[in-house]
Amino acid sequence: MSKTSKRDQILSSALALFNEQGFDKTPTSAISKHASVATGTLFHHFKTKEELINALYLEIKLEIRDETQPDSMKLPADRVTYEGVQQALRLSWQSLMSWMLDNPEKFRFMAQFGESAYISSSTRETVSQLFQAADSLFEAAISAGIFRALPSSLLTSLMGSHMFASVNQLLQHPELWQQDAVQDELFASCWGLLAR
Amino acid sequence: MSKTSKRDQILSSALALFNEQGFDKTPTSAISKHASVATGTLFHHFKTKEELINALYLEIKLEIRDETQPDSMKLPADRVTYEGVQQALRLSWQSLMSWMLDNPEKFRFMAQFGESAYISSSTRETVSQLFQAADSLFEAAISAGIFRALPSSLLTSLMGSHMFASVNQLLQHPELWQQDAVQDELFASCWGLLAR
DNA sequence: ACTTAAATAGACTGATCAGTCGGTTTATAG
DNA sequence: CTATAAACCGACTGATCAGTCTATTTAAGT
Repeated sequence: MSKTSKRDQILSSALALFNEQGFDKTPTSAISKHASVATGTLFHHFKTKEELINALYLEIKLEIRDETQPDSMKLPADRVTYEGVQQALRLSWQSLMSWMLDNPEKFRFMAQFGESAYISSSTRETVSQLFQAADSLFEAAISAGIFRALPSSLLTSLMGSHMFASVNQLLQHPELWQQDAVQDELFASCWGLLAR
Repeated sequence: MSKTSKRDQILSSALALFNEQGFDKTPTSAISKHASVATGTLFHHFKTKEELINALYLEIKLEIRDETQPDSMKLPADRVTYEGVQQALRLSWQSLMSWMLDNPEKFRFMAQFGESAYISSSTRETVSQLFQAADSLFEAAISAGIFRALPSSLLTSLMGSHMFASVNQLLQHPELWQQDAVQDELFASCWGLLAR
């Protein structure tokens, strides 16, 4: 009686193997073997290999949502001030950064496959609805003249890239994140990219 | 007598097809067909499919170097001032941004495969030597207290991601780049991420 | 206890594809 | 003109792999 279901074993093996060797270099046979499961079982739970990677992607996104509470970025109109936005953003930034640093395998998976063609557009749509609060905050901050006069989708993407690149570097030098000064300077860099 | 050599036809077909379908979904047979060349010819010029993608990667990096003159970022010590660095960086930024926007296919290829495992570490080494001037400028600007007190490799990577994300968005809204105000604001965003 | 459906197993297949091989053409040079 | 090598050709092969199929076990409901 394994505590984890076969389905979960498969997902977790896929996460490990996709990270090590990439999607195309990982045969389904290797996944089922690593998960101590038969080929047929894998295809019973996931109709195709692509469905498997989409399920994994969605599962991780849901976990991120649950553990980082993106809805905490919702600000009442009277708190849309320089300091108010900065504070809200700093908290979300911190919790997302921490999650990524604490879950390097999942982070790397998202980095590797987040933009890949294997993720279907329907999966993408589902996911984007989970993180709408950030968009609203950005729109408000731009209107209020707090953020630079650029399209909100552009600013969102700039912040995302900034965090992504930061984590990538920090994973190679984990001691840096322990220094408060580094965290402050890194967030200041992120903020400097957004704010006027 | 084709003006372009078969080798070049192959590289250019590979660029197009890798962009459209990705490396693994592009059979060598498709490349040779698209290039109007026999299988044997492809493998005469490139021992393996991986060697082909590495050659393409290197070729594009060389083209970037030749057209954007990264050595123009070398600054004499007495020009390492806030304005001096800002000006040098702005010029390099502008020429790299323009090149990427003018060469979307090559840009997307570099984006898709720049970090991929298909590019060998020896190829990476060769390439990194071509763009050392930027590193030196960053080191100097950090020492001078112009840039934030963070590792230069981190700042370099943050700037790279910023440009990458910017181009990605601009390719979807090409009219934006025509506005001087947008260019100014975008560079200001990039500068704001680096400078104290 | 009996029935039905879901989960699991793993041998097998049909396609696909990177790379080979033996042969032909074209360029180079002596 | 001849010799030699490089470029080119495309049919073929050996492996690999996603997904199927049939059979067996487990779980759930009545």
